[in-house]
Amino acid sequence: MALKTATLREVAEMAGVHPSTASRALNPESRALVNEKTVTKVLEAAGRLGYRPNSLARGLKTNRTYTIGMLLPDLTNPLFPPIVRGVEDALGQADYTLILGNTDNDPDKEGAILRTMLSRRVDGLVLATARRAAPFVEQLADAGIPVVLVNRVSEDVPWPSVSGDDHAGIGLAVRHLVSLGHRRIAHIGGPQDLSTGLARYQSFVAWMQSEGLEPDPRLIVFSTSFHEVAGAAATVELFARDVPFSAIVAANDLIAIGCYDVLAERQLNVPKDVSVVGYNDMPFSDKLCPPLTTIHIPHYTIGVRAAELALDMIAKRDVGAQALRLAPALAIRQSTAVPSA
Amino acid sequence: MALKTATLREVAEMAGVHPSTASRALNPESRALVNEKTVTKVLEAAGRLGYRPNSLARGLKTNRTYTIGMLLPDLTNPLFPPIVRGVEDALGQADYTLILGNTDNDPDKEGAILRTMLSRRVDGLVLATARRAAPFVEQLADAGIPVVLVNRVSEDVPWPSVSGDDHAGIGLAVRHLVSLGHRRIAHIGGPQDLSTGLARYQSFVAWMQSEGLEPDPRLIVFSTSFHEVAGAAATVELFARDVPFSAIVAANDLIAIGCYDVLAERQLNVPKDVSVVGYNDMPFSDKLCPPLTTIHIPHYTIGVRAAELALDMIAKRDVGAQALRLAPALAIRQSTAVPSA
DNA sequence: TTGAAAGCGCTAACAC
DNA sequence: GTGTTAGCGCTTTCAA
Repeated sequence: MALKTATLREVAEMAGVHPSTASRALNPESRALVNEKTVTKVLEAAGRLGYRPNSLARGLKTNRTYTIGMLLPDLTNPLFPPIVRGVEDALGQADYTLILGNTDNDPDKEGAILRTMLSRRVDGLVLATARRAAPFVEQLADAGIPVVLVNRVSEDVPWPSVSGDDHAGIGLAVRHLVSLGHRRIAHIGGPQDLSTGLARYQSFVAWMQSEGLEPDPRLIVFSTSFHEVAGAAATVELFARDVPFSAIVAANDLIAIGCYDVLAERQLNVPKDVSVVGYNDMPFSDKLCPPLTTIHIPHYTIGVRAAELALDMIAKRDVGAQALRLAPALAIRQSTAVPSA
Repeated sequence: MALKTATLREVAEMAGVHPSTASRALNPESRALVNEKTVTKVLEAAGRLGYRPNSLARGLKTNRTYTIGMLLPDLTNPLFPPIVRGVEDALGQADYTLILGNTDNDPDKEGAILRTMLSRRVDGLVLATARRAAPFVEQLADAGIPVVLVNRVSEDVPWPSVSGDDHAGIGLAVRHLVSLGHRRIAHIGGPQDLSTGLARYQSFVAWMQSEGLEPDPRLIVFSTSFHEVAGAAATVELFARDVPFSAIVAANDLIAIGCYDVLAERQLNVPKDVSVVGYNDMPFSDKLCPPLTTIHIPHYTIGVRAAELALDMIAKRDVGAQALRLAPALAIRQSTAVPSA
């Protein structure tokens, strides 16, 4: 029952050296400065006492915590686990630890979480929260703390970002449908105050035009959130407009599932009556009924890159405000086909 | 560019009081000891300086970090996000922060993560990692740190645990199939060195017997992991045994998906030819083809309870080694039906 | 190659 | 009600 964990001083005492010598012996970087035999003695003493360095004390002294914080809307959204794992894995390599905060897109929570993270003196921050207007942003810039944006392109902030290339991705979706012969293509957009929602909508319009199809505003509906129920509601609204269409580009897979639900209710077959394209290729989208044609985004890699950028910034390697956009890929499955009419 | 964040001493200086007074004023518990006007002055100074208490310094002094660590196999497994959110939400209420570690069921990683967590002086630990033999367990007991087990029942350790009631859950599955008229029921078990795998297998045998059906060992196959591919491999093995069956109880939903895949390959219809029951009711299991009949487990609540227990232990409220088993529920969907033969 | 001394930012007796 | 003092456990000059 070693209720109290051994301290550096105790290790030093046991090894018969001064605490500062023990410190040097224990630390790989300074180990070279100390006599080999002394190192052995210290290491042995540490082992016998089950010594675990107190990282609080170290952090207090060195002003580095080897911790980075990550804000995201909701871990439960299947989009995020792979990103988080990417971040964690890359961070773990460098002996960094991650702390997570779920904001639910709530500015108050966002502020509160950020406060505790700053209190904990995180060495850097990964912001995967998608709200476009973030009031605390200035504070962060003031704090001079490295920040990397995920799934959101920096607007007027000086930070780098990592995301999928939404413009290219929507292009894949639109051109896939066009090549199948679709002309009247609807878009169920995401919330326009989220940067992904806005970007995908704008890209949809741009790609339709570049394909020579004037996008019909009546075939564009915005979902109030990136979830199934909101997606279903938006689909209902789309039908209420009573304008014919043969395909839907959904702003994400969850919204696409909402489409599925409404389509099924109306006895409409996917893809015979209506083709549906999702976005993200979230886990199990290939197991849906029918398997969803969607845009694959390399989420894990996004996480890895974000962590690497954060680490670079912490190490004072200049990374600038680059916007890293990783290439999406079209995953053709069974929710798209040539139009029937 | 306030690169350096304000310190307590600076706040005190600005407010014209001693640091310890400022400390008392800033801390809700000790605030009462301080003159109201002084409190105002201090709070104002803190506000103007953008003061953020350094939690490292505080932790070093108070020996509490308001951090708890959680070990899990893989965040990417859809089982875990709801549990983690439950833990985080409950912890957040109490101003605690969570740090996460993915072990991939690798003992080395497990050890490494645990080491950093102890170095960080977490106030408590939630172990959602399922390996039955955990060598470091003694160390933890030695460290005298509160530990709560999730999805794993304490064998010979003195810690409380929270999990779904596997025995009851498998009972739900078996009795559902029996009530539909199935007699020859197969089981694709999970790895037997994971406590959930073992418990579900044992429960399967017990329930079959209590239903008056002698379980046929040839209809019991063990998957090498809780994932789709391993589940598919086990299903192939099951068919290789060439013993007829009309239903499968899978040890989890992912394995059930593996069954789906193999069944589809063999042109077998679910549920017409074979009924399948999953376990966990993971997200989107209701969107599978066909929607999966499965056992619902209250994952989020499991997380919440685990966090509450950890908090109780930290607060020295005695919780003993209770095994909290939350009630599962049968989610009947379209993968089960009366046997055809 | 090792020791001495100082201090990171905070809290908690204790004294006034 | 407020100030004084000491110290949590560590790293890091500086000196020997």
